[in-house]
Amino acid sequence: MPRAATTSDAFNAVAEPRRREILTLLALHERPVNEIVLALRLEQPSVSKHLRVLRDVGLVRMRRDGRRKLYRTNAEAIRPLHEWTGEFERFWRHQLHAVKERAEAKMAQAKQHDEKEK
Amino acid sequence: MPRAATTSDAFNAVAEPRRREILTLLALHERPVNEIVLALRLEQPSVSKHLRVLRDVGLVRMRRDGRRKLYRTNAEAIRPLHEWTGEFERFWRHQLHAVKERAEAKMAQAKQHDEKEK
DNA sequence: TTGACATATTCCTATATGGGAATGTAATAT
DNA sequence: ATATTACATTCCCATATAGGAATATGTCAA
Repeated sequence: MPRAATTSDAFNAVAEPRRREILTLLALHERPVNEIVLALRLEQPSVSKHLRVLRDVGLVRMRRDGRRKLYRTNAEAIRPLHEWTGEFERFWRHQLHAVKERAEAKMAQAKQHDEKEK
Repeated sequence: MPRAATTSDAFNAVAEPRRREILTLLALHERPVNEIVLALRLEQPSVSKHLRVLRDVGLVRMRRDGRRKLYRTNAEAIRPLHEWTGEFERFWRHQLHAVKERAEAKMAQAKQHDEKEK
């Protein structure tokens, strides 16, 4: 089985760095394709293709404006990723805590050692 | 250019659903490969290969225990993903807010309409 | 040493890219 | 109607899988 399609879900879609840049760029304002091309210095077909993927998984929305098409990030679609990664937050907090405690224990030990030296 | 390697970064590594399952499974306790195989009903070589990818991007740590190898999730490596997705949180909040306001405006309008009917 | 157990790696194959080049399509201007 | 502007799609190619099968490696037990 080959790798899953980039359009299979948001996780696969955002695995591509350029697509993440596009999402960031379109988070504040909607923008025409041309602006994305200029801002990120990519080829126009490349941008269109990335937008296609992002649209297929609902990460961006589009509306026509004359001959242009305005795209904007649909932040709501990023939420599941934030929630999934958030489930690990307590673990990295514990890990940091543990690291901190080991560091403090080491400090205390070093201090005791120093006192003996005197 | 082909798609980036799954080992290029955490984003690419977690794009695979099975790898996400493995990370979840190993978040609480460290476990030998065999347990992962049983718990997720995957082939052993498949699990080893996924673990290899996860290890290459630092998403899991391993230590030997006799003839077994115990793996555990390194939550800290998931944090960048949580932070990147978190930058969109204020946007989806705004979006929800907007949806709510539109709904309320509609309710108010319906109410006015009702009053007229009287 | 030999055997059993636990993992890892290699080989093979079908599939899905992402970029570049060329072309197609839709909407507006003249 | 025709040219122009703004995007989208198609074709081609090199590369990276993920799964299955077979095999290799590493560790402990007798």
